[in-house]
Amino acid sequence: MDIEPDLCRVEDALGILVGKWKPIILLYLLKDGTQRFSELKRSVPGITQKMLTKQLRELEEEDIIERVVYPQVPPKVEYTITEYGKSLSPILEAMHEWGTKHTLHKRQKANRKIL
Amino acid sequence: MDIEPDLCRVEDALGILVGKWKPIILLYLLKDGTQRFSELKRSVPGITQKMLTKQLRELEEEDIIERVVYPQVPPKVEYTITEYGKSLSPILEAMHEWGTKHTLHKRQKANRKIL
DNA sequence: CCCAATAGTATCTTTTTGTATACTATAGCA
DNA sequence: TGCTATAGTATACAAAAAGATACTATTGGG
Repeated sequence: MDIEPDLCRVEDALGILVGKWKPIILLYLLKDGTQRFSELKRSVPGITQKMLTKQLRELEEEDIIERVVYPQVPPKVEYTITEYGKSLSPILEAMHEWGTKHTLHKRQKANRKIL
Repeated sequence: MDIEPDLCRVEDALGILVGKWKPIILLYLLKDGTQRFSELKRSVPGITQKMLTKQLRELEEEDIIERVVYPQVPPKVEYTITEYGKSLSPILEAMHEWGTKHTLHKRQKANRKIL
C-alpha cells in the first residue's frame, strides 16, 4: 500500500457506488445488458420510482450509464452501462468477494459468542 | 463479471468503507502503523472528536482495527489495523486508482464544455 | 492550587438520504 | 368513453449521518 492519504482518491470511486441500490442496478445492467426503466424496477424489488430515477440520473451524470429515450407513447427509456462504467466491475467484484468472506467472518464470530 | 445481483455482497464491503473519513483513517493506519487517538485527529484535519470516535468504533466493531487502552492519565489509546483489516487494501488501492482516472475524466469533460 | 493534556460523552442543530403517496401525459384498445 | 401502460414529477415526511459546541475525569508539573 502506498497511497498518500492526502492525495487519496478513494472517495471519488466510493461516491459513485454509494447510494442505496446503486451496486444492484449496476450489476443488473452488467449482467443483462440494456434495460428499460420498468425492467429495472421489476428487478430491484422494493425500490421506488423516485429512488430509481435518482440513482440512474446520478450514474448518468458520472458517465457510468447511458440513457436513451424513444419518443413514443407509452414512453420507452433504455439504460445501458458505458464502456467507462464497465471499468468499475473489477472493484465491484473485489468488493463482492471481500463481502462474501466478511459475511462468513461475522457469522463465525456470532457463533463463538453462542458457544 | 458474474455476480448474481440477488446474492450480491458488495454492500457488505461498501458499508465498511462508507462513512465520512473512514478511508482516510484506514490509509493513515496502513501507512503509519499504530496511531494514538490524538495523532489520528491531527492527521485528519477537520474531523471532530465525535466523528473520529464514531468511525473508529465502527471499524473496531467489524474487526478492521484494534483498540488498546493504556490505563494511565492522561489517557492513552492506540489504534492498529488488524491483519483482517489489511485485506481491504487491494480494494482501497483499486478505488484510489479508479478515482484518480475518474478525476481526470471529469476534468476533461469540464474542459470540453468550456471550449 | 491551578493548569494542561488525553480521550472521550452529551446535546443540539443541520444536512443528506430515503420512503410514501399522489399526480401527469398520451397513444392504443375495447 | 374510459382504461391501461410507461416513465417519470411533486410534495410531504421520516430517518440517518454529520457538524458544532460544551462538558468530563485525572494526574503530574509549576
